[in-house]
Amino acid sequence: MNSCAVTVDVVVFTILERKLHLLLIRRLGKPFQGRFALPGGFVLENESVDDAAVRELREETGVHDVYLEQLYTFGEPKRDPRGRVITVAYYALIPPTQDLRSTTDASDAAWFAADDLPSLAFDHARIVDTARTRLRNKLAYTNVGFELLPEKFTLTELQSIHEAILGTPLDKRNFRRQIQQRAALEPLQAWRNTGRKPAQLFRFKV
Amino acid sequence: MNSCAVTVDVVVFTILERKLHLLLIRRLGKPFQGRFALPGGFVLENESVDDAAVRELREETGVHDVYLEQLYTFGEPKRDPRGRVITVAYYALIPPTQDLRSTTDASDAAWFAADDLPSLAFDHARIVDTARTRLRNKLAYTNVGFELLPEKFTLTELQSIHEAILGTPLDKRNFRRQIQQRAALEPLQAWRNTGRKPAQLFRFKV
DNA sequence: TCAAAAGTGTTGAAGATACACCCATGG
DNA sequence: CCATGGGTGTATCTTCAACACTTTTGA
Repeated sequence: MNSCAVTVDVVVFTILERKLHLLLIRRLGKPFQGRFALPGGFVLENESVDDAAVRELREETGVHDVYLEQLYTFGEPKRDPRGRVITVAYYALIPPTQDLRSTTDASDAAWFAADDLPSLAFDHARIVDTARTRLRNKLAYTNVGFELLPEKFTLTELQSIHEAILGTPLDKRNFRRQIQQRAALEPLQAWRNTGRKPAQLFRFKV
Repeated sequence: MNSCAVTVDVVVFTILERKLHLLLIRRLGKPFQGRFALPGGFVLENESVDDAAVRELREETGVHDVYLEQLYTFGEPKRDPRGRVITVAYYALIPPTQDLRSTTDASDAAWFAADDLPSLAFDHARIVDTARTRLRNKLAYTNVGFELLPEKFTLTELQSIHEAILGTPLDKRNFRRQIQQRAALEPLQAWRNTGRKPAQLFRFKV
């Protein structure tokens, strides 16, 4: 029976300073030693591929309990110089609150602005491109943007997430009308005051 | 280095008698001996996963040079009773002209109406569901329907493909207006006469 | 009182939907 | 001449896009 190594790699998105960021780790071992790469690792014998993605994410970065979706499987024979490795790529969306953690097999887990990435190991640049495209498309017909926000948020924060992902400015009034039509937002009797006029907080209704 | 068997499976769609059909093969060996399954097989050492899908499709069914797109990767540990097998699923769209072929490791390749499938081996029923959903969604924003037609076709044929995939009847005038807006159809000076009033043939403009 | 972000409606254009009759052909 | 599928236009509704001013607060 023919056999290959199978890995998972996860593109972890968040929003920092109103810009789309993603999580990279610096490789300690060869190949691509010292280069940045997506968190990921080998699928174990008795776990599903989905479970492997959850586990690797937690082990390498400390991120857990987040939105995680399978992206695409990359299976070019030469994509890993060590030999035949097929990777199942995922992407995750996390609110800007979770703490990162470094472990022995992956140090320097850090956020990078999606528009200003360093050179990546393996074919990870291509995986990131695929993930960004998927995220952009998904935003148009789902409420996936909420996964990038804390439980309570202002409409301006929500809008700036959409703008960060789409890369274009949106009209404030049109955005508010549309998002409230499709997303069932619950206005809270709470306001965030960040210096200027306080902004009302909302919650995503279940 | 950890290691799993990796297969590809392909959901091959076509339209027969104005209904969505897909291609199944009867399994000769164990497990699920005698049951129907999707065409597929193991990924070889020196081919990409995409190439494996193309090769298996050709080997098992004779189908070649068709629209083929990666669908999803299924990696539950127990999905194959023989052991750990991860499968990368694809779907293909073929015009109703290609001849089928049977080989030694897969006999009885045959078309089944998508709404009237036999019980399938492994988790292939789930893969088929995933493929049908993807195809339905994709129809809304791409011209993927053309892949199911021969080079020259009538607008009624094109409409009936959309109806077969979506499962709902469409308005003839609205359909024609919309499809000609987004698809760049070239009307040909040729008509198909199937008994009644001849219908004009069209071609998908490159 | 000024700077900064919050909040709020209307209008026009484009796209989607609903709907019915005449035409050309083969039998 | 009749049965069958081919072919065509309009009116309405819904959705999307463009656009500017007032309000509240902290400094």
